[in-house]
Amino acid sequence: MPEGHTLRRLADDLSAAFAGRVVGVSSPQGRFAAESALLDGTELVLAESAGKHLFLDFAGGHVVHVHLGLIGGFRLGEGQAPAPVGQVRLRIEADGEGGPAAYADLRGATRCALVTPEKRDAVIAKLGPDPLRQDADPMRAWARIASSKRPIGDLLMDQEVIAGVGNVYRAEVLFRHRIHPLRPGRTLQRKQFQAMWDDLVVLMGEGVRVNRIDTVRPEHTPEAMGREPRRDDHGGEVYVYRRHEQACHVCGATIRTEILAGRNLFWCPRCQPKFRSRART
DNA sequence: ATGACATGATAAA
DNA sequence: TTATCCTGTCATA
Repeated sequence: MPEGHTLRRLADDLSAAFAGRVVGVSSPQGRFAAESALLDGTELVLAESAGKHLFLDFAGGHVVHVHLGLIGGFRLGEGQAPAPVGQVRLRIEADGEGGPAAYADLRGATRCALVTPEKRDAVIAKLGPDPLRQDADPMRAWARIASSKRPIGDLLMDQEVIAGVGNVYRAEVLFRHRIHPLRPGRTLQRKQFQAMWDDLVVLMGEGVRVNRIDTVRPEHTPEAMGREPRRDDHGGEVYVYRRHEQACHVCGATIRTEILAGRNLFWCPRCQPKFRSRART
C-alpha cells in the first residue's frame, strides 16, 4: 500500500510511538536476525521518510533502511505484542516504560537493511523533489520533464524525477489536470507542471492526514453524485485508477487501461485528450 | 490447492 | 522488454 504518503505517515506514527525510547528489536522470521540483535535494547531516535523510503535512526549511528516495494507493510499496534503472524521480518516493541506499550511488524519489504548515515544520505540525494517536503524544489523536476521525450506518465513514476508518486497518484493527478499520460514531457507547459506539482503537494498531504488516497473533488464525491462509494481495499475515492471499462465520473466515457513501463496505466480518453482539442475561450 | 494480482524497483536479456 | 523478489488476498477449481 505504499506511495509517498504511506511512508510519511508511517514515519510520523513510528516516531510518535517509539522515538526517544529504548525498544526491543527482533526478527521473528529470521531474515533480519543478526541486525536485530545489534539494535535490540537500544534507543530508536527517530523515524523519517524520503519519497518511498523509510529510515529508522537508532542510537549509535545505526540506520535501518526500509523500502516496502509493491506488497510490503509495516503495521503498528497498541499494547503488548502478540505472537507474530505470518512472515514478520522486523518487529519493534516498547513496553509500558516511558510511554504506552506498542509494537510494529514489518512484512514483505523489498529492502530492510542496516546502513550507515552516509548511505542514507546517498539514497536521499538520488531522489527527485518530494511533494511532501516543505523544502522541495519542483524546478529540479521541471528541468527533467521539460527536456525529456519520455511520456509524462513514465516520468511521474521515476523516483529520480519526483519522489513519492506511485501508480495511483500518477493516474489521478494526470486526470485532474486533463493531461494524456503518453504526452512527451517536453510538450507540457511549465504552467501545467506547476499546477500538477501544487496539486500533488495538497493531495499527498491530505493522503498523509487521512492515510489513504482520495482524489475526487467535492462535486464528484459519491454523496454529491448519488453513487455507491468505492468499496475495495484502497478505500479512497478516485477518478480513473483501476476503473477501466467503467464510466468516467465526469464525462461518462469508458476509462481505458494500458501497460506503460510494466505498470497498469489508467486514463479517460475524453477528459485527457492526447492533443488539445480546442482553445479555451 | 492453485493462480492472478497488487499503491515497487532492479537486474538480466 | 522480461524475470525476479517480497507477502497476502481474493477468485477460481
